[in-house]
Amino acid sequence: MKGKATSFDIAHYAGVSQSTVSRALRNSHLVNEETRKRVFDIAKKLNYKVDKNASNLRTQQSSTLALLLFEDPTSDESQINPFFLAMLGSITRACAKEGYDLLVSFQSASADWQADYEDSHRADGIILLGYGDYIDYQPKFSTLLEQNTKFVCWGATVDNRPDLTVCCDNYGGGKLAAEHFIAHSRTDCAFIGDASDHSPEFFSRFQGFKDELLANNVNINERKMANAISTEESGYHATRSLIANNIKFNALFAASDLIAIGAIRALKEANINVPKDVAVVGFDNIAIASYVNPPLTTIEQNTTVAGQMLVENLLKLIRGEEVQSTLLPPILIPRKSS
Amino acid sequence: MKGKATSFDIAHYAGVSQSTVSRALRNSHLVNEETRKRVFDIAKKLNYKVDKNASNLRTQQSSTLALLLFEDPTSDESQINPFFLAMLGSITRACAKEGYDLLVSFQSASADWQADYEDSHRADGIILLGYGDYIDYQPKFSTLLEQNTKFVCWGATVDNRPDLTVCCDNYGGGKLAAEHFIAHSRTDCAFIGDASDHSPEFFSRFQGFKDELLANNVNINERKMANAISTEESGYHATRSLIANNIKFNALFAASDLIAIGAIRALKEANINVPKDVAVVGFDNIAIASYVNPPLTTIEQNTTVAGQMLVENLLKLIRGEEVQSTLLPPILIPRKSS
DNA sequence: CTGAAAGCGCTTACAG
DNA sequence: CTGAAAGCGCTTACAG
Repeated sequence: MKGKATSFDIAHYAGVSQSTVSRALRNSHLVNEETRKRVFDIAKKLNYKVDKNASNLRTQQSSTLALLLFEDPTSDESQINPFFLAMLGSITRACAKEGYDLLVSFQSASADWQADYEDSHRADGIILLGYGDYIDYQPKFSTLLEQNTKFVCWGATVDNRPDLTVCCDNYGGGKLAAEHFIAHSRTDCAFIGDASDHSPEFFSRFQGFKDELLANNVNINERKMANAISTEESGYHATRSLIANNIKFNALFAASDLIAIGAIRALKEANINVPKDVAVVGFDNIAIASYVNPPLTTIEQNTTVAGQMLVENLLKLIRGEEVQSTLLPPILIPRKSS
Repeated sequence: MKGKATSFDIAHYAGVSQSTVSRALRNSHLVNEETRKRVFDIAKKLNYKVDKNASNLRTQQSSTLALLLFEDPTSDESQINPFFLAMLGSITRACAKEGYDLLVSFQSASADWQADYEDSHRADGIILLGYGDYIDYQPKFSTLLEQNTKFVCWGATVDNRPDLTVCCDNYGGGKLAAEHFIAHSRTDCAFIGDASDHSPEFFSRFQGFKDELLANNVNINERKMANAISTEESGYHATRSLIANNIKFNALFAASDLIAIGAIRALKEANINVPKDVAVVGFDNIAIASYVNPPLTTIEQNTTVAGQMLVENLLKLIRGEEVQSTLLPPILIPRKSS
């Protein structure tokens, strides 16, 4: 036999029609048990596999999900944020468990997201994961919605569609950080990260942090806040600028672990001891966090559960089922940096 | 218009035949420039995208590569080796650059690798990446070869087919580690990692290490070697067992960074100072390496180049071009652990 | 340069 | 329970 076996080859050897082969292979109950067995045996012998291009074309679906990882254009090309890499791992597993393939694509935030995937029948739905400026994404979400594309999104809220978002309870996570500082009597707090609507996740973390401090009669001074995107470099420079401006604080909440790690580097350089002089808390619990010096106290986002929820919710959307907005509970992981 | 636009829709609006639309969209030179333009304009207006299932079915190819990440069954389900995660990132980028999609799959080492991909016309070729027992893989490589599946493999050599492998010059990397120790007069060396043909990469690293030591009249005592797979846990336990057996050494070469990080934990616990009492060198240069305490000296494998080479070589194989065996040069990254 | 037609390998309504 | 047939949306040899 040349090339791959087709259902016609099996039909030939089994002495039945190709339709029956197709039915048998799909375990249709319309097929005699004995026939089914014969077909399966021959399929196995011929190392037959259904041609997905053909079956997808026929059924107009794909059993494939697409993951679009869009990146902050300012971040270093060669380094992917480890948090998203971990998410990618868990999403891959979750897809496999559900019998779906995963098409992975890295996009610059500016590109035409859905173009290459859903529209070309390559994927039944899209998972969006990114760390750019969320304001840029809103018009794209609108396009996706208009075109009735099935998608779920990590972190970013989509207008009036809370069901399309899976994210960590960032507000609650921020509160955890504040509680932790208060429990350790560190009330002179700094915050590093972009607390604006360009980074709604960071903003929520900050809000929770601030509100919990306020509930304990502690104010956070605006001068003790510095902007940073989620990179080590950015956290380093933001912290340096605070130090250079002679801003004092004894506790620092960073909007992400990468920022926190950069902050610790800047603090060390300025001979400020962590945690003695400044207690540092990050967010994410990336793998690196437990290995830095000192090990980083952080707010964990469970990437395993997050990936599963993204996949589960997307599959529900695809099947037309109802989906709830999904908030994952964060957990404080105390380590030596605080 | 309901549903997606097809080439027939465009043909209708453009007042040409569907064949011409197809030709125009594929930039066939057999199409009048004006016609081509008209077709493109209408395609854009209708938000038309070629149905890949249909075109793949017709052309019997897929413009898709599959990445099979097969895992050591003993490793923790929830944690993917960061080195492979980094590779995944660079492979994804390299595919995008070449206009190929990437289908990602995690496989247990026991599964039927090629089954779901090449056979079902989903991918034109496979990239194999893994960290299990290489002996288990040889029969699978044979199957893949028999079926004339196009594939490339990271690290593992395939019988008589050096062109199918891309890997780091592990032997040379091992030599670098030995040179480094010798330059610092650390000649009482230990090695941690599975130096057997089950892990040919680790074995090569060890061989290079040993040979370079020998070239400097330094022997490595077999008692100063301990087995470990590439996890922090495993490195930790292997090092503990050396310490428990009262084995002395002032330099430790770990077959991977994860092992090295576990080793450092064990050394610290035993109040053995790194690097004062024991200098430690790892392998990989994963992101964590520069953040651990002390920062880890390591042999870098350039994952960006590695991913590119895997993709490039695979595409050459698919196009039937000649491929050379590819050895990537390792680089010593000196840090404070040695 | 263009069009009519075949065919890639399936799934499934229709008829029995 | 089974078969003959249509059709998913393309690409491309063939004929003009």
